[in-house]
Amino acid sequence: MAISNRSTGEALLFLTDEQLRQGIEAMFFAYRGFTADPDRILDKHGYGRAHHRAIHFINCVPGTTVNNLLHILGVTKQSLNRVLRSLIEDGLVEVQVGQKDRRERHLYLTETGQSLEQELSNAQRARMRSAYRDVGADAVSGFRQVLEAMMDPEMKRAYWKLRDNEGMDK
Amino acid sequence: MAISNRSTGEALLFLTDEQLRQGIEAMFFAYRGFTADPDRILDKHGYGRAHHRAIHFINCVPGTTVNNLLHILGVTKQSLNRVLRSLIEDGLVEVQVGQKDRRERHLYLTETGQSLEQELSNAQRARMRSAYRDVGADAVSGFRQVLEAMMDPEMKRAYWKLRDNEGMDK
DNA sequence: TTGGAATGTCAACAACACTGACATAAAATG
DNA sequence: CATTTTATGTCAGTGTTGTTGACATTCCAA
Repeated sequence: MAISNRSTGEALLFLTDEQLRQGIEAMFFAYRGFTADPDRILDKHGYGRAHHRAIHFINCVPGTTVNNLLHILGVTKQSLNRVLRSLIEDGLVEVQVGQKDRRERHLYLTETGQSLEQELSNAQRARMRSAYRDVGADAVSGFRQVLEAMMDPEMKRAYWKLRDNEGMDK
Repeated sequence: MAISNRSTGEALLFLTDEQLRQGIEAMFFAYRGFTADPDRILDKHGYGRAHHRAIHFINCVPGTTVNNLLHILGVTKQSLNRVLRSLIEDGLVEVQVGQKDRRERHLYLTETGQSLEQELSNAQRARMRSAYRDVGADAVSGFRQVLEAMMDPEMKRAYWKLRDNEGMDK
């Protein structure tokens, strides 16, 4: 291939340690912004980020099992269980014992749960929308490409699986 | 408003709720990948993410004060102090009383501290470099733009301040 | 039917964030 | 010089979220 010497000298400047360090710091600060709005809302209701994640993915895949959720969230079942218990007690999540396999618990948001989910995702989407609008479609495309390339292969599969699910619903 | 139908119908397709939701999930999964490698290394040494953040920014701004670090990291002094104490006890961070203002404590990484910082940032940069290389310079530019647009204004200032610091050193 | 695998629950513990109260030291201000 | 403000550190208590370990339930297959 006729890649010139200029490639390493100039075209790949975005791969310098300094550029990478800036990317790392950008991720750190941006993630703080990313979670700031939901955190405030959750705090009002006495919940934390763990509750948000559970609510988000139960809303995204209604009827998902505890085990499925476990793999998506990447925590232990005991950790998830504590969160689920409080959400169930508070009437935000409904449990249905599996019909085919009665070991499984299928999870659904109640109306109250859906209402909180809306409140949370509206806030988070508002910030995301504002950022997207500021930078334009091309930058957004690059953003998504880099994020996907940064995921662990396993997480990438989970991510695509969720995208496919939603695709079918629509 | 004279926004044409095409704007809402086609050109702004990347601003749909579904696109935004995918962006939100991409952030979630990508951040997991982003922290996975350092987390493994930290665990070996008996440290957590809080230690990593402190080490990172002390390395980035050597001689920074406790108060300065507090604002960058966005935690309470009690929380930071716990982390700093263990890093100092273990000989990774050195403290110098300020010459001009002797209330201030200036923080530096020792050789041991720099060594761990290298280990951590090498791992994190490796993943970032791999992702960057996969997608190319244009996508990286978009990635950085979106992240910056997502930050809180205060965090954006901190981010730029750090970039300027580094710019002077080089 | 019995033993193993899958699934979910309860209890206890550790890390790390928070608040609040207080102490010390030094700088700044009157 | 007395007072206030600033920077830092510490102690105690609390909450969220992660972990392990132990155990119950259910399903399936030998």
